[in-house]
Amino acid sequence: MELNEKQIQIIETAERLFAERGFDGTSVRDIADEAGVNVAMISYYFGSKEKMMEALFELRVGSVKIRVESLIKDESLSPLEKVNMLIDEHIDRVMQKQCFHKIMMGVVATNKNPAILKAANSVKIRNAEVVTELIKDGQKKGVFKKKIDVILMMNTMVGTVSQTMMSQTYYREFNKQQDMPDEEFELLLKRRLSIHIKTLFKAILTNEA
Amino acid sequence: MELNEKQIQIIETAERLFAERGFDGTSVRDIADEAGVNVAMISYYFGSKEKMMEALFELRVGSVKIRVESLIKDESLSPLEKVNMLIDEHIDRVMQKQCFHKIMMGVVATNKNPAILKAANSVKIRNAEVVTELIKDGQKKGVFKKKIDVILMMNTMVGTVSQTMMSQTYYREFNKQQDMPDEEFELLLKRRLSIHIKTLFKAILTNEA
Amino acid sequence: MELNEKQIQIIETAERLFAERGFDGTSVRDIADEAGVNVAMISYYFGSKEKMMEALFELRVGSVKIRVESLIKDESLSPLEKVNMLIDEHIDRVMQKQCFHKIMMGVVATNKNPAILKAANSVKIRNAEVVTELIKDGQKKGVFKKKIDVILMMNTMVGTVSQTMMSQTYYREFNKQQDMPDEEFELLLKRRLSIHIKTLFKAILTNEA
Amino acid sequence: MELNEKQIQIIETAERLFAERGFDGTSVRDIADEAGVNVAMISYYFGSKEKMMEALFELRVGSVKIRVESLIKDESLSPLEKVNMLIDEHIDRVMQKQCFHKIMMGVVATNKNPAILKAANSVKIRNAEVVTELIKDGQKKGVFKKKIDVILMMNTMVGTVSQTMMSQTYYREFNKQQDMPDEEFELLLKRRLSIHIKTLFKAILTNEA
DNA sequence: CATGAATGAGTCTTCATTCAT
DNA sequence: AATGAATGAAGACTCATTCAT
Repeated sequence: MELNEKQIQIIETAERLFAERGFDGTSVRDIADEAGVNVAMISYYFGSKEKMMEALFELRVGSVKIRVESLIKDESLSPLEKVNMLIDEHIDRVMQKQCFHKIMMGVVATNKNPAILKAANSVKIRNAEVVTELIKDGQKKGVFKKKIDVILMMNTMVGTVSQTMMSQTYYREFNKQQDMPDEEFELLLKRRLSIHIKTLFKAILTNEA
Repeated sequence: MELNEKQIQIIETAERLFAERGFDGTSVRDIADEAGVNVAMISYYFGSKEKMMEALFELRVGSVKIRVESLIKDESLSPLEKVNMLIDEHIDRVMQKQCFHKIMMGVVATNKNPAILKAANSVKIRNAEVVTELIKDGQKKGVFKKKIDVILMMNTMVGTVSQTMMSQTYYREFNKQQDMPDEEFELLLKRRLSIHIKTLFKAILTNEA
Repeated sequence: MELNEKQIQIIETAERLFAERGFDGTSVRDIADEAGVNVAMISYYFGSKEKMMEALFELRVGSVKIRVESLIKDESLSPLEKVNMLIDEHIDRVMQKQCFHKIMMGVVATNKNPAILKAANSVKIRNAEVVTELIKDGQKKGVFKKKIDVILMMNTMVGTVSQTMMSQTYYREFNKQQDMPDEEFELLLKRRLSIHIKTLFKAILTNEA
Repeated sequence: MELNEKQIQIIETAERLFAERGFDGTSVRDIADEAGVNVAMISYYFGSKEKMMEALFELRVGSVKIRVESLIKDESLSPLEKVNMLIDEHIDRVMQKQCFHKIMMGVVATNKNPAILKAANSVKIRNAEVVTELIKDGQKKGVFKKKIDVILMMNTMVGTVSQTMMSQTYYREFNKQQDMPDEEFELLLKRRLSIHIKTLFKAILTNEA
């Protein structure tokens, strides 16, 4: 689906509002008002509110698949390096599109939109398959342990990042870093998250201390 | 707040529906119909839909604080044992009240209800303080590492459990365990989660392999 | 209809609230709460909200008829003295039961309750008949003019008093008498109203300057 | 606020119904049905039922101020002529917009809508000020008495007209004029009211018989 | 192509009243 | 005799969507 400039503008406003108030908590009028367009435009451009949500999903998720797959295929990297890059990619993706990831948590929790649910699941399955292959490769090369629960490991990565993203204001308060500039704090947070998860994964994957 | 039998019945129906469809996605009529009561009863008993949500929150969260604090004070347990018990307690709590935890993810994501948000935050802060003390105790006794990011560690526990709970159907499919009885699968899942997170925490907290 | 103590208590609370918020703007729950009784009592004692209103009307109006008629029959008074006494009686009645008269203005404006409307009309007609007789008596005695529009005259009395009662706060402000004690101001107002209306009536009824 | 044709249509239906049944006694559905429009239109056009009432008030009162002030400034008229014109203007205004004036009596009685109450008060204050000036002018010119209670005088005018308007059916019955055509009766009533009030005012204002 | 006007269905809440106790 | 619990009906209002222009 090709999106023109105005459609992008609408969809990004919707993304922000959905993240702030939830899908059902946001009216198309809210979106139209904030985006500075006519109410009828949402139906006109996307068919319905639901369909707009699907368009948003497609826009944000579409690119992910390709990047992951190409990363995996890179022959110049060791299995552990690949895993670490996956972690950093995920952290970057979530932190860059925080609104979208907040929305997705809500969408996955409620079974409302089957189209999105199905698409989200297929992405997750594809990711799991790719990572499983990567793990198997590491095991064959003798750098990874034998028994590894890939799903739980992925859940730890995804869950930790989501949880941290959702409660970053609180993290900031707890660590007394309210005065730090936003960008600097985000960089710090991403670095710490990266080290944290890599440490966890190393403990799961390898026999090293 | 004392809740009578009918109020509990209504609140539990609401809990399930909120988990399935979200707060805004569930109408009071839906709840009343499923609970087999009159629509007006929600306002009659709780004052409003919002207030009912707060009553649900209070009902589910009220007991948590006390249990955590008493666990921590138990002198007969080592710091690591306490941490491990905390993990198991959390897993049990989430898996037993899956609906409620799904709802909470949605509530925390959207800033809708300030009363709940505030209460939820105070619970989180109290928990973090308690765990921090526990960690400090372990450090003083020389069994835990010096530098530990308590918040990230907690985020890993909470995030992993939530993520796993949310996607358990998918976990089942991936591991080809659809034929396993529900209860057996849940037990298996909890055991694996427990071992998984304890392993992670050991890697974070101690110097052992 | 005999009213017991509790019924009087309810009816007087209702009277105040109806005056403040209008009949439809006051809920039976409001009345019950303020009167400190159970909600069901209103239906229990009066049958319905509407019937309670009728009971209130009967309570307040019942006594009026007799007093007016006996006044008229008093042989020791001149026609003008009788008219003047009628004026003072009316002023006293309205100022003493301000709440009730506020309500009546609303009831008469809207055609809601036929029972009350009919009763109110019969009171008005009876009064007009009595006054007409009184006027005729004065005319026969040669102290009153020939052509007198009794209705318009009565409307002036009733209208002036109502209007003044309704806007007394404003009258007080305009005349800079906010510091005067309530009771003192009410006395002043009644005296001025009395003189004012008697002056008007004299101009209508007699040929004197 | 500019009102389009449909808004006027709705507002005039509402005016009639409010006069017949009171503000709280009239539902937006009643108004919509009688005006032949969709229920949602009331909120769509005016924001709320309350706001519609305010729009009605503004529509009816807006023009009054200017007319009164310009009348007062007319140098070619004597003070008494001005007072008499004020009386006729008031009678015409009330008799022409009977519904609106019925509503206003209810609104002023109950303290419900602060916006309208405030606006109504400011109109009344302005009118009193203008009339006061007019009276002072007459006193300076020696045609009016020294001691005049402007407020009570105005209350007599407003009260008499309102009272007569409200009970005109009864006036008709009493005078056996049911067979007279409506328009003829209204003219008669206005003429009589005019003479009646002018007589009263002359008695208050001047020393003539 | 884009939109202002309009709407039917749905929202939550409040209402006066009833009924079992 | 008196009431707490309960309810169907109605309340005002918001919603996503449609349609004529």
